[in-house]
Amino acid sequence: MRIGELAGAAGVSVRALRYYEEQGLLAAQRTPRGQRVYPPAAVDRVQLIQQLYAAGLPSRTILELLPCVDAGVSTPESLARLAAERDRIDEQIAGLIATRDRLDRVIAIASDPTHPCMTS
Amino acid sequence: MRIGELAGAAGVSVRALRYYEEQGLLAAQRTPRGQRVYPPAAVDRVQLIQQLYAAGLPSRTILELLPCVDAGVSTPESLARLAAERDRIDEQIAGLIATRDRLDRVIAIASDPTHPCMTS
DNA sequence: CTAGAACCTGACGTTGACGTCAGAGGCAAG
DNA sequence: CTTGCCTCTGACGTCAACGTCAGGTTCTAG
Repeated sequence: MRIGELAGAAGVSVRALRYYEEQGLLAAQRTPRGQRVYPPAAVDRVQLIQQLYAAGLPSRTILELLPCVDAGVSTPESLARLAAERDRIDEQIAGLIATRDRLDRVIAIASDPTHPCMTS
Repeated sequence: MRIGELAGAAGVSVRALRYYEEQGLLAAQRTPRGQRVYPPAAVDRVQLIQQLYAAGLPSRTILELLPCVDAGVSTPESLARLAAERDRIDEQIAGLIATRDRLDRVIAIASDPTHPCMTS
């Protein structure tokens, strides 16, 4: 598939795909005239990249962990790195749950009809 | 307390505190000579701001929700906004859990001594 | 064969939450 | 009184993940 199709299928921009290639995250075959060609599996890979970005990992870290996550190739170092990132995500989850619960309590109090501070 | 003390107590930089004031998130009294003075409660407020930043909220949104979360002052609009952000955080948590579980599976497979792809 | 869509490289623009530097003033200690 | 640390304003720097534009090439439908 070509870059526009991949972008549509994976839900990202064409520019983002070229950026991923620039960062070494996503390789592409080329036609004799220089246009990028991707295998169908690239869709999953792009979505994985997006998922890791969403978890707050920078390109460099994703680059280090992708062979590990994607192909199952692992060294002791990459495994440790993987575990460290997992723990970081865990802390992030815990923080978000605390924030959500705090917002929930605020909502509960503010939704209480007997609440004294309604502006309306 | 002065700005340096608050920064130390809340675990942020002096620059960050001035930035929060610039964004309208954190008011400060001033000495006759113009130096900022904060009440002890500012520590909690700064940590709340940090928590909301960590949840991915931009300054503008925090500004809209702070009176609500901090003082319990709520309008129907801010309440809806609050609920929307709560739901966004919920989705964010779900995504992070999926990512963490994916990493967990990779770690489990790669840690398996019978795994075929260990480089070492 | 030709128009228009899709693609290419290269390069500069954007945004948010600060970092950092310059230059000047304030403040307790010795 | 001066040394040294803290503070002030103002302004430019940073970094990451792209957006966007320019100027040119390639592919495809009619």
